[in-house]
Amino acid sequence: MSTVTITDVAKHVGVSVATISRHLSGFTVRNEEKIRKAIIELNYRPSAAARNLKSGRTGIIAIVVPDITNPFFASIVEGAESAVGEDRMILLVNTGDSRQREEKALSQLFGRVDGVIMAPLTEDEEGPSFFSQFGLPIVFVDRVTRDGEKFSSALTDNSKGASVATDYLIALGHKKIAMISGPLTTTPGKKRADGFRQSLKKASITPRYFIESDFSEAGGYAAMSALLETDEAPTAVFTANNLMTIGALHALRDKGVSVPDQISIIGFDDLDFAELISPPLTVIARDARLQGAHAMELMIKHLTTGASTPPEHSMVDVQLIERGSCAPPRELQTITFNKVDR
Amino acid sequence: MSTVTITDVAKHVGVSVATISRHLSGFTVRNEEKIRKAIIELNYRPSAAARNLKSGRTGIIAIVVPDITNPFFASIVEGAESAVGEDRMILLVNTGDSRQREEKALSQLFGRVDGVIMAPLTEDEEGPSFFSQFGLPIVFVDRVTRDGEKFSSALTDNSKGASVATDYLIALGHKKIAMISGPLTTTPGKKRADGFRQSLKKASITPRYFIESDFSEAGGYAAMSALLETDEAPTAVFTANNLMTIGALHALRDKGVSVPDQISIIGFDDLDFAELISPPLTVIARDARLQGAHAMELMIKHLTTGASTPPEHSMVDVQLIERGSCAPPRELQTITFNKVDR
DNA sequence: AGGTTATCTGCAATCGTTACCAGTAACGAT
DNA sequence: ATCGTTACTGGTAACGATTGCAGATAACCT
Repeated sequence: MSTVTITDVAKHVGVSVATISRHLSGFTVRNEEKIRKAIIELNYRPSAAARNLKSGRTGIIAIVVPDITNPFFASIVEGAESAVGEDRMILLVNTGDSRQREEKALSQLFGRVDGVIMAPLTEDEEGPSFFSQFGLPIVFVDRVTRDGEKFSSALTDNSKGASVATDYLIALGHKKIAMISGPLTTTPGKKRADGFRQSLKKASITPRYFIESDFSEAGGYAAMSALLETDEAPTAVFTANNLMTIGALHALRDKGVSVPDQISIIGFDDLDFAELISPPLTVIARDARLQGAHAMELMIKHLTTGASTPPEHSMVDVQLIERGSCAPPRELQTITFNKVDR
Repeated sequence: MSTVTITDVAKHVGVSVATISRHLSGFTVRNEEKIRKAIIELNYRPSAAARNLKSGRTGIIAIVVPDITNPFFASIVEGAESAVGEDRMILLVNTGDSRQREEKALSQLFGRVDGVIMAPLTEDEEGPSFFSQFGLPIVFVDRVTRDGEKFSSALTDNSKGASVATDYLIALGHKKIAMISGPLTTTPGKKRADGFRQSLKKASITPRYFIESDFSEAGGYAAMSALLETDEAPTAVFTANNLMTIGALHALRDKGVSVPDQISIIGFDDLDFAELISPPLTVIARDARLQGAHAMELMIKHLTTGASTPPEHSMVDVQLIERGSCAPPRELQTITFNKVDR
């Protein structure tokens, strides 16, 4: 069995356990060479558990996301992972959009990790601040809670992104512009809706088509279907995230609506196959990997400088990527859609 | 501070710490009600570290994947997560296709987790068996190492999937069939190549177009580009995984090759936007979520029944999903592709 | 009532580290 | 020779839980 402890190493070398411990933590000791040899020879591995118990540190940072199969969150995780460094690891928690699981996770995480990077389900929860009462650092990524200012965060310029998208549609000449929005209880949901509304207002267009959906593919499908059923369907639509964009595209396809001839569509967040669909999809993109990396950097900074430092907020920029899914409207004729069952 | 320990609870109730501990581990004790109340009142949370140290268990299962941004692995993780149960958590390690990181991860994982579910980078590594020498259970998912039989595994019927794909192309009348393969050092890479070759052999077609690539989008792009450069280009191509399929489609698009008129394409693993690209992509699909769940179930079984039980192997089935990217070949005229720089 | 289980209890040792404390040796400065 | 400084060292008490042991109590049977 591999129960070789620090004591065994100490005995083998002929020094005290304290010396071995010191060597392990990077101090210079007298018999460096002999110790190093003994460790390899005995195949000694320090017990993480004992270390944690004594030092209070675990070397693990949790990252809590709603849905890991969403490529956006996968990229966030990858970015965080890339910035985690040599002697720390990532503990992933996938809450599956369930508030209950999120809360359970938070309580289970307690004591197992040095900090939590999280994308909270909604803004109106007090889990995180409750959590941080016990001295556990929190960094928000992509989303914050109501008291988000108190914690560091790595966000993106959501309202700007939404404005850019909307302005773009307006510039093309669209007036009947719809938004398939995410839940207004989430940061990106709210901010993107804000940006959309602001742009419309600036252009003196009264918002007529606004559907609050749920950031899911099914939600996007349903919303787009509903939009197509309206008497006077919109000529352009802005979908607030990648999954809903996919859903909306499915709906358009099923109803036989051609893009961008009959309807223009622009999505928030790029998709790695955006060029492959026809027409290639125009989107608002941002660097999710970078965002994840920022979150991790903020966490590590917090961890190393101590809890006293004030929270910091990073913001990654958004970018319009013009491809082919948007065009000027064809208001000339009234368009009727042929309705097809899915 | 939240340093309320088991001793505090014991004092508060007026019993010994042993009693509290037993209550916590599910035994029936006399003052159940009072203890429960005290725990809530004091907001006591058992120290994971102390527990680990004493019991040797951590309640954490690691899952090691090469690339979390690959939707397939994301689904694996999601499936595993869904089967993990109440009192265990998942520790995700993303090795980023680096052998070095994989090895480091394995050594860091030691002592921090109760078991490791992993998709090894290549078949010829001894990391896992070395790892399991120390009594840490390993379950393979999607891929195995050379000595894979010794461990439980949750795989898919790779060679069958490849055969089904190839047979399908053959049945459509194709003779010049290419495969863009994954690395033959990986389980899915090898098995899928095997299936492909077997089907060709059965149909007495000598394999002419076979490119070993790397399961990445860039690799798929390069491979498809190379294929299109050959004097007598294939009329159909089977891409061995989702990412390479995307890459190949990009290449086809860039060269202006029309699918399936000029070339048919079938991929291994479905993509959630497969219906959206034109033509909709025909694929070999499998339930990755289920596969991940199986892996977790095998791990939990191993953990609860003890190390004595023999390894088990689960296999999820594959399924051909016909959409529109395959058609009979147009051998009549010689096709020349117009070459376009990307 | 007496004996036999069955169930619960507290004591205390233990898990493998870390960090505090005091001690020692070496060395140059006074 | 004495002193202060520097640079290590070993002993040992924690950290906060779990668990084997033996004793106590209650429950059950004859």
